[in-house]
Amino acid sequence: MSRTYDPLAIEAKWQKRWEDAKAFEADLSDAKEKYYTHVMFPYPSGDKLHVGHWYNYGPSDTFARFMRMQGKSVFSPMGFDAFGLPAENYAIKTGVHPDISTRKNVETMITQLKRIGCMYDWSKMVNTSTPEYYRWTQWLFLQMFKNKLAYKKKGNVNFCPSCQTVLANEQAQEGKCERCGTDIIQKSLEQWFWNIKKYSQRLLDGLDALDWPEKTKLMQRNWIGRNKGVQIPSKIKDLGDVFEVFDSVPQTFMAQTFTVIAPEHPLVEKMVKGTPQEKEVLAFVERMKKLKATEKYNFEEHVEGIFTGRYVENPFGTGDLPIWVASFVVMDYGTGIVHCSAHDERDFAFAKKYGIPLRPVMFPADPNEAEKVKNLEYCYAKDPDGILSKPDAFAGRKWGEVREDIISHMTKTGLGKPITQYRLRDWLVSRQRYWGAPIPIVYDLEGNPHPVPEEHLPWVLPTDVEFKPTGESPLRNSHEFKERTEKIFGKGWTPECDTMDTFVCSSFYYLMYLQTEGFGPKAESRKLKAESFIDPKIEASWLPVDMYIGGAEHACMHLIYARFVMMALKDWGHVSHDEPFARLVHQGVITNKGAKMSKSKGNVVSPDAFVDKHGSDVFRMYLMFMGPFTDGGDWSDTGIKGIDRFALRLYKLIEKNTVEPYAEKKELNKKVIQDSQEVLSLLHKSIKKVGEDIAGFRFNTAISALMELLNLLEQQECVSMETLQTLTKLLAPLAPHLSEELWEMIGGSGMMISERWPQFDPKMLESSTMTIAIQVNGKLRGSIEVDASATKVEIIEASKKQENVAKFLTDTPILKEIYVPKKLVSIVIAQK
RNA sequence: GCCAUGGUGGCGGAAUGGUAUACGCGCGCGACUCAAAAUCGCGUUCCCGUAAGGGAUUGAGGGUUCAAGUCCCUCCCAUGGCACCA
Repeated sequence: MSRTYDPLAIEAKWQKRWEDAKAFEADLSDAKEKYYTHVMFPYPSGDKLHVGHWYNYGPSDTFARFMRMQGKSVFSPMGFDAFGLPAENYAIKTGVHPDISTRKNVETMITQLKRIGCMYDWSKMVNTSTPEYYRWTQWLFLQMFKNKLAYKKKGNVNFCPSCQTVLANEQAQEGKCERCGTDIIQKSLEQWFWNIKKYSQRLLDGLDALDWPEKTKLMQRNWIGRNKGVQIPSKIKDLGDVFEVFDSVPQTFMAQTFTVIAPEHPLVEKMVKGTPQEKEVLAFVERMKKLKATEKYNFEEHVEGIFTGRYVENPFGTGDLPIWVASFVVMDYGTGIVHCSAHDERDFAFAKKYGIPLRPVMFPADPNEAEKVKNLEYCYAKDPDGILSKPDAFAGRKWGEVREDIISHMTKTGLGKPITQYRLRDWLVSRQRYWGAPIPIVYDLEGNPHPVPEEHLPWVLPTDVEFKPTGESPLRNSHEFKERTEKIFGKGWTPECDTMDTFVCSSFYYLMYLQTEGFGPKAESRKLKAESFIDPKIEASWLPVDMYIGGAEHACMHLIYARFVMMALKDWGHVSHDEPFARLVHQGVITNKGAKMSKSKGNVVSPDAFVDKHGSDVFRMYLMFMGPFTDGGDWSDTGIKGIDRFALRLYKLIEKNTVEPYAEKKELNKKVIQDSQEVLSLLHKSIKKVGEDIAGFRFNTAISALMELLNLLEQQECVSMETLQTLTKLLAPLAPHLSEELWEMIGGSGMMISERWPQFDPKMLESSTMTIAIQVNGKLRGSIEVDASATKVEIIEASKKQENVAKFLTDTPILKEIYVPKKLVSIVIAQK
């Protein structure tokens, strides 16, 4: 039989029919059985889609289609994360305005995405770089400002002195500029922050109820980094200044003999002012600030410090503690000042280097063994006050329990009080970049910030700017922007010239899809839907996103920011849910010869040639068949032939049973064909397995189950119409175009897209006979076929008679007989 | 360094503590063909054996169990995340 399956014609045909029928548009007014599934939206690049896009979107669509066949009202939108560096860099290079290139890229990308055959509801599309969208990005900033979660302070940014530009963290790999390789310096600038730290505990608590990969939840937990300890009040001798010290290992507080302070701590300057060491200490501080920018930390080599000449006044009744400025102290964690003891590796190295006396309080007393302190065999030994006087007071107790005891002891005696610290830092949202949403803030003549009133939103991004980097925010050279500000607010008023991090745009986009008018490429022709941020009824019924799919690299960025924003929006009464994403799945990464695909490496694999040759369905299925969706893998096209054959064989099977010159058989089919017990049994097993596998994102095994079914059906003389229909339905989420075509060939009514997933009959899963494996002393010695109704005794007796088994049983007493229902018999005999 | 995940044929991979290597690729042999491609059939973990069968085998080594790829311990390797957080 000649090849008649023409994927390109079939796919074009069904894509048009789906579009004409508006088959993918969700009715948001009806949230009964709603299912909101979404893949993290892409950046609209001018390049062709690569294999990674297909690997992500194809399987995600298979899942969406499966949920639709489960009878859900599936909402599967798509949009574009269109602000950001690539468009700006492109503009710097070519002079083409990012708005023009972005809109063009969006159009190109939509065309390409449609070719995958995904059931996206394009009528609800968002593009974050359109004013209709970023109006709400700015609105969000104003809410943060109004609710005192947005504030300005000095912060460090990565700056490339050669490119004269601020770099994002991702562009600052290993301290070097991504583009020119120059060493990056830290520049201290006034920056806008959002107070995500305030939500640390809620972000932590919320994780428990989420159906997310444990790995991702753990990463967020570590990132938030909760640490319980004590806060110890301390006083600087002679100056009288009081400060707090955070200690999360108070078990060793009696051993503390010195104090270290971060170089950038404001108290340093005060402590040394007018003292003989002032000049030297301040010089050290300046050197440390620069050092930190480039040196990767290695405390054994780079631990450095200088004595301030000041002391902490006798905090534990064991004497004054000298205060040192030390390179390793983190300003942003705890209070930036730490009491040190022999029982910390780092403190120990520091003390040795500068000859600071140590006073170990653990067994053994040898400070060289001090790092073993966390081992349970060590216990608190000395206690000058007699409060904890028994040397074995903590013997046999867990380290954490000892800590609890010490904390309550310190609280009782007024030495300190319990406190919880978090490692999470506030979110730096300002960027000294052009292609982003302008921060809607203006400054009065004294330089005080004022919010741009909501009626002036969108606070439009000016177009009269020079893209060439000068080291300053590009908006600074826009006359229009300055004039606009003065015209509205008064002479001498100036606009904020920084734009917002693109992670702000994506922190709430899952809500924007629900704005029924959409923010598409032609959104400017639509009426601005500015009445409210979101329709509360729609938000209440459609959120949270039921299934969210995207890369694991966002675990501690986008996926934390979105949760934070959702919680804040809830607190302000704009939404009714705490969490945006109920279930989360990460796709794996496709590499090329072990390396991540990237344009700069020139190793990006284009799917075009494969799609042109085999069609979208085959290419989608091939990517799914490669291995588990969450694993990714190294790219290779060696197996695509197998899927190509699979698709062709499916087509031929249907053809054989339906199309001329087999009309006779078709007639026959309608009336008489009765599938064998074997066929029906496997069919029902397949319904169960394929369904469960797709629901669990195990597309590879779903496909292999279908292949097994096909292998059996091919061996049959004829197959009943009902079975062929079921087979076609099982294929539908995996190969949507082909299944529509097959459905039509079979004479199915309507489109496959409207069909429901078939039901399996549990009774059909059982077969009339079963194969029982027989083991003797754990080794497989044979197997028998028995009737499904056979009893345990019958099966064991039959097993013993099996030829190959029997020969092991002669002359040897049987010690034990085990029967595992429907599976095996295990006979234990005496060893020779 | 710390935390997490993983290591199965020539390759991608499959296996609720119960017949390891499903499914596919590749390879070998055969059919069709003047021939090739495509397609179809058979075989394919390794070793011994014509076969029946036997032995070995899931990174290495131990343990629990009638039974371990799966559970426990030690180690090796790979990947991902964090890394001056007191």
